[in-house]
Amino acid sequence: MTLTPGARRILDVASVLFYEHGIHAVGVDTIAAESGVTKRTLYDRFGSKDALVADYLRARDERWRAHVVAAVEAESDPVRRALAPFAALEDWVAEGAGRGCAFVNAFAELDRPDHPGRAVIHDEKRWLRALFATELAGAGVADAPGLALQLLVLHEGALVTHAVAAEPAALRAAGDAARLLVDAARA
Amino acid sequence: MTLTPGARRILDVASVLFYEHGIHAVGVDTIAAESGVTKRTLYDRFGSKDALVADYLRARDERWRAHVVAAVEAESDPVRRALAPFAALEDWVAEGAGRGCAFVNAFAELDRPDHPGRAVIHDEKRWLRALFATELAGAGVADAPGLALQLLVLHEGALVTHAVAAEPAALRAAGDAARLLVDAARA
DNA sequence: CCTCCACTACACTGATCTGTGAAGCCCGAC
DNA sequence: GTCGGGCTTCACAGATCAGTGTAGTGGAGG
Repeated sequence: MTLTPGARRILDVASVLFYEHGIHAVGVDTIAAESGVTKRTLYDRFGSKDALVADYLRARDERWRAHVVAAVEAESDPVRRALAPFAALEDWVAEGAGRGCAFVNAFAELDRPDHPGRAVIHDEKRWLRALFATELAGAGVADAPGLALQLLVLHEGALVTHAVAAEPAALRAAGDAARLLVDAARA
Repeated sequence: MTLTPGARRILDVASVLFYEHGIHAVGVDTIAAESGVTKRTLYDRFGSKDALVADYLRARDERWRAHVVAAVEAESDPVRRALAPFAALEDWVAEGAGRGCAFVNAFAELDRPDHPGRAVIHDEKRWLRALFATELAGAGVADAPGLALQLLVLHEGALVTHAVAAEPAALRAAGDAARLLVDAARA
């Protein structure tokens, strides 16, 4: 899994360009040129654009999960742990996620269900829902899976609304709503 | 605003193809061929692909607003009116919106802020939030604009989660959460 | 009859797309 | 000193991209 220096640069450049401009809008020639690498190297390392796209999503997924897990682990109070992903979202956006959720955006562009990136997208959402469910169960919520789905909906909506509606207050609003739902479920 | 027969067909075909496969993935040649029209006609009627994309979004926006307004007007109870867009979402999805929110998807592909479609997308989200705010105020909610933003987040999240996470229960979960938030705000 | 217009036919531009083939260079490891 | 691998160079394939120019057809309305 260790990438060669060239492959590392390609993946880094591709990640920025895919996220910022969309997948179809960025050609492999651009990625290669911007990485200071020939197109030959790109294909020798990744095999195809589709595979590179999947690797882009995998790499972003890894970073995102680490970010969320760190935010959860930093809390000890069960309720605060369950709501930590909403706090994590605020840092994440502040660090440059102004174009919304990369996975939602990729889903919009990858219409073929068998595209290698689709599985990564699907897994990312399932993972977050499962994390919510685990933490909610730990917080003594009765229907943890059901509430987890509601928190996932709020979470997705927060990032999307923040970007698409250009509404910075969406993140805080989602976090507040999530807290109210959790409190109601524990009462 | 009345379209010629050819233009009508082009717009109908483009709407399906753009929504189902994405904007960049569908070429004008395909749209023209599928409409049983020459590319010349397409350009004579719409001027450019960007303009056609904007018209696609405008047309979908119109249908969507009419659908939501009908759902709201069908209710008399103030709370049910405010929550009507969530019910409307279920019909909408059942009628074939399996690829998520067309506006969110388009946002993912249109990276240029000056693209003519971007204004349509932005307006659609602002409109729905304003509708929520109006109905919530009518239902006697104190901070109607604030709660309207939360309902918008739930609404966006519902459609996205339904499609991206392949989770049909997301719609109902969002509606339930919305009702709980509204009830809490009226207590 | 004549004019307008929606539309066809079709050839073409120039750019860009993903992906490949063949040759060779440099450097570290064995 | 030889071998492998990370990488370059560059030419090229074949398709598809958005968009245009020119000429002509057929029908509806004045």
